[in-house]
Amino acid sequence: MLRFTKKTEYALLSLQYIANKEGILVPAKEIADALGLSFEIIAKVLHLLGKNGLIQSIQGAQGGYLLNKEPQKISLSDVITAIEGKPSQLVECVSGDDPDDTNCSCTVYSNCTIKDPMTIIQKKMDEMLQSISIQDFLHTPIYHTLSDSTVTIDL
Amino acid sequence: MLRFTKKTEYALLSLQYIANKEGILVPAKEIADALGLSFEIIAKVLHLLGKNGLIQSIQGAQGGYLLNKEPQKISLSDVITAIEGKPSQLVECVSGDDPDDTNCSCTVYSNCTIKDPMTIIQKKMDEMLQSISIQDFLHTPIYHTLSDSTVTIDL
DNA sequence: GTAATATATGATTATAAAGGTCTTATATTT
DNA sequence: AAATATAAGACCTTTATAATCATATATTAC
Repeated sequence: MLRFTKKTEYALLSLQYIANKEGILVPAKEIADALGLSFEIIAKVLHLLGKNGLIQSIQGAQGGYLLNKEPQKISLSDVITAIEGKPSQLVECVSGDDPDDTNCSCTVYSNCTIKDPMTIIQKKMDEMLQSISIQDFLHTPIYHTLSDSTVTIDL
Repeated sequence: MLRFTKKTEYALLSLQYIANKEGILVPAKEIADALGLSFEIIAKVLHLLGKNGLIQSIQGAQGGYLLNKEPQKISLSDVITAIEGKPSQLVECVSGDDPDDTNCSCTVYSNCTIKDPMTIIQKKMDEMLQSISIQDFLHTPIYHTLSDSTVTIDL
């Protein structure tokens, strides 16, 4: 509950990795190896990011991925929406596409009694997620070491 | 993902209901009926809230629950911690009790490269959850009608 | 043109979390 | 003692998450 999914975590790690390569094409396998994760799962995450315009994919030999926008223009909210297929929703009835509160917890009354405060909380949450960008994930001390290292990983 | 659990929703609805009764003892059954939910699930939620000091339980005939603190002193963060058994955690490695990043997504490097930014995001999140209280769930237009109604519900 | 490299995508499976019910025990009042 | 109410754990079902497997498609290099 109130937890990022692993896919979102992998997306952030991947975007951080790609961003630190600054324009160099990065293949999915390189990212997977660098993070110690399976190629398949990283490929799937990258595909979703590409499909939603956050990164650009170049197919074929010597292909790979690169950022499609500047790091500060890719928000955490963008990443979540790309990976999950829809924006974050703290409760069902806040979606907006549920005018009759059909999905509300309270099933007796026609109107949900926590919808209004929930909408406010959701808005605060959205603002926070939009205020954070991939830029905020760069230049952490440890990462500089990593981005200077070669693709070869010692296991 | 990034969603409140149903139990948390039920807890907020219950606390809102109890708060609006202002000091009158409210049995679990009344709340369950009012919300159209099963007695068992509401009883379980109320028990957790009581165990964690957010509400007070009076056993026996004519017993029930009442708030243990003023509505503005019960934060959303308190409710989540009471229901889930621990505070909200966006990612595993932010918990603090994982110094070696054992639970991090990135399994190769000894230190997680997104731990620092994640810790900042977690902190922002915590601040938000602490800034919201049960008071913010009171006095919504629809609720006034409900709190004046009797326990008898027409189904 | 063919082989190699790389992404694209759906199907499948396993595991974990969430949600809910059932049952029994305990406490208090009338 | 009966009625009312909470306390608490065991159990089951459903849903979401996580990961793998398999195959198709695209592009480059030779």
